[in-house]
Amino acid sequence: MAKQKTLTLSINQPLDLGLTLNSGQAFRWHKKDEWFYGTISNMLVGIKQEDKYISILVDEYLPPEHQDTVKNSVKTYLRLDDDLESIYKWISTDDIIKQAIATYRGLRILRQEPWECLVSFICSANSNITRNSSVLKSIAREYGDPLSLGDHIDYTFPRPDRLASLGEDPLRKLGLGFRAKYVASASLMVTAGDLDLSSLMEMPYDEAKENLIRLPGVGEKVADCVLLFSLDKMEACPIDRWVRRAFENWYSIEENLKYNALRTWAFERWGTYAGYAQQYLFQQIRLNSKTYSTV
DNA sequence: ACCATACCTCTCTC
DNA sequence: AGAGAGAGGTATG
Repeated sequence: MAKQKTLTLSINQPLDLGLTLNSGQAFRWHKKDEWFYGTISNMLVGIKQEDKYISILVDEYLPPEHQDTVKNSVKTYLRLDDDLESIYKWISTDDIIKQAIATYRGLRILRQEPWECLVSFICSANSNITRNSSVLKSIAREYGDPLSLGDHIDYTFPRPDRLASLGEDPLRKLGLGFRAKYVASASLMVTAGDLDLSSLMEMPYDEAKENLIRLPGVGEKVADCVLLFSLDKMEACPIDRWVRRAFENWYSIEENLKYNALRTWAFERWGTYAGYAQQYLFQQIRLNSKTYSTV
């Protein structure tokens, strides 16, 4: 078993690592003995939150000159460049959201790798977090490249051309159901260059979204997830059943409004940080209803 | 342009 | 225990 060493990354930002990695943004993190294991920039790392810093577990033989690269990758992934206190002030428009912020302080939006993020949310359609998590782990286990860290094994997420070469059936066997054909076909389009994911980061929100929606299995909601969780579009505000319910129950928003009416409402209220507001409300209403059902 | 319905099948619940 | 409902939506008619 290969040895490991620990890097230290100091933080001066609110952070609740466990909450952030389990908030339904990313689906492949695995917790073991206080460490969260997963891949960042195609590298397997362990991450653990200490008091004022983050410990990062890496291979013992990681060259010293790469240590800063790893730290920066983690920093980028956790969006430690976001000034959360300012964002809190910005979105604290009412008592509802103030309470959500107080309860889930340190919940951050992630900056994920766009391709995996895209597939993750195509697969999330009419599914649930538990199931989606198992589907994405299966895709990586079957078709990604193995990585090891100590006695830990994980996998890179397969690139578009790899998934494109599979076709629909192998994906169905992994439990994707009707989403298999969307992933297969989106993979083909990305491989063919019909959509250049890396170019979306520089486009304005609307333009990037139009481009994403051209892919099969990508509608308004999935596009907004990809824009928010991987493409730096913090005004993207994915509205799923939960967030819709939160708007209706807590903000007296009329029922059955169309997606874009809700999104416009959210943007008028929270502006360029609507995505952050959405994440806190999502967390609040999802965990609230969980407690109700178990009582 | 809108609106209802089907879609795979896994998970959780009663 | 085993069936039944519901699941972070999208495509289609």
